[in-house]
Amino acid sequence: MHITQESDYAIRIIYCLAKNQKRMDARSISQEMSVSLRFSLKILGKLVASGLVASFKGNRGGYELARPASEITMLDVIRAVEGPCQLSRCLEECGECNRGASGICAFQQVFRRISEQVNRELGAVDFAQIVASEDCDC
Amino acid sequence: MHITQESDYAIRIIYCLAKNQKRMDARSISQEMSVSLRFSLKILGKLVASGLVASFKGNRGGYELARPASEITMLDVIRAVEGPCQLSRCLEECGECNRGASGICAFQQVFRRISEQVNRELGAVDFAQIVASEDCDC
DNA sequence: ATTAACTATATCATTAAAGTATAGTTATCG
DNA sequence: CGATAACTATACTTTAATGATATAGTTAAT
Repeated sequence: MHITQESDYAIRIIYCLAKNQKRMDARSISQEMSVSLRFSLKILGKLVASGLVASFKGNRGGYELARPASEITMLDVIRAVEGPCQLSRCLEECGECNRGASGICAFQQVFRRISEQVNRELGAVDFAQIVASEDCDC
Repeated sequence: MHITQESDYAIRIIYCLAKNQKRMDARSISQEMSVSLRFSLKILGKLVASGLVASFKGNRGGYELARPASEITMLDVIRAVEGPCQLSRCLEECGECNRGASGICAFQQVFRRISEQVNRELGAVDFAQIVASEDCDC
């Protein structure tokens, strides 16, 4: 039931870009987030591939958010790194489940409903919110 | 973001006991759930240790739910097998997080809130419900 | 042309999950 | 009371996922 370390780092990277609001190179990001440069690069690659982050090559290159922080959610980031966010692997495999006499698994609907709720929750938190909640030190 | 295979099996085991409403031995359970006997025994051990299932030794022994199915939730089972159900490992380690200049992690509160919601969801589904929802074939 | 950056892919190490095996204990029943 | 059908405890092995690193190559600004 955990998110992976990679997702955790990815969240911190997006947060970093959202907060600084400028193009940053991988080295600066990794230093600010206390994650090794190499591993940051790997994760940044996934974030670029999924369209959350834009990359710029060459001298003075680096990374920026591909869209406003208010339009990037926790869910977007976790999905970019881990793939679909579902409680049971059951749900990934086209809903086909070989268990159960009737051929239909009693838990699919339960798992699906809860997965949807989790997705809703994660989708409701965007990075503009998170940055803002930091600013007021309440 | 998945539950483990073990949790998945554990859920099926509890369901099996809830549905049949009688003492069952490990062999019958494992056959009915299509899980190897050995692995079932391992999981049953955890369920007994956590107090969800009662075991009876000796000839005519077996397993029963330790309390009514209506008082055993999805959350109970997952926790018995996987331990606390939290989005980030962050939350497990006494809330101490070595990242961030201020020493306080911006994401703790977000992770905590969402974890609590997930727990509420999982805690709201009990096995009497699940068995009942099977009976009506809607 | 040089250099500071990103890209892609491959490999390695570690940890967690999944599954198996063995030896031992307990309680019922004939 | 002894045989047997169960559970118990622990330890081991295998496999898969995660985490991390390395190398060689491409791009674009100056």
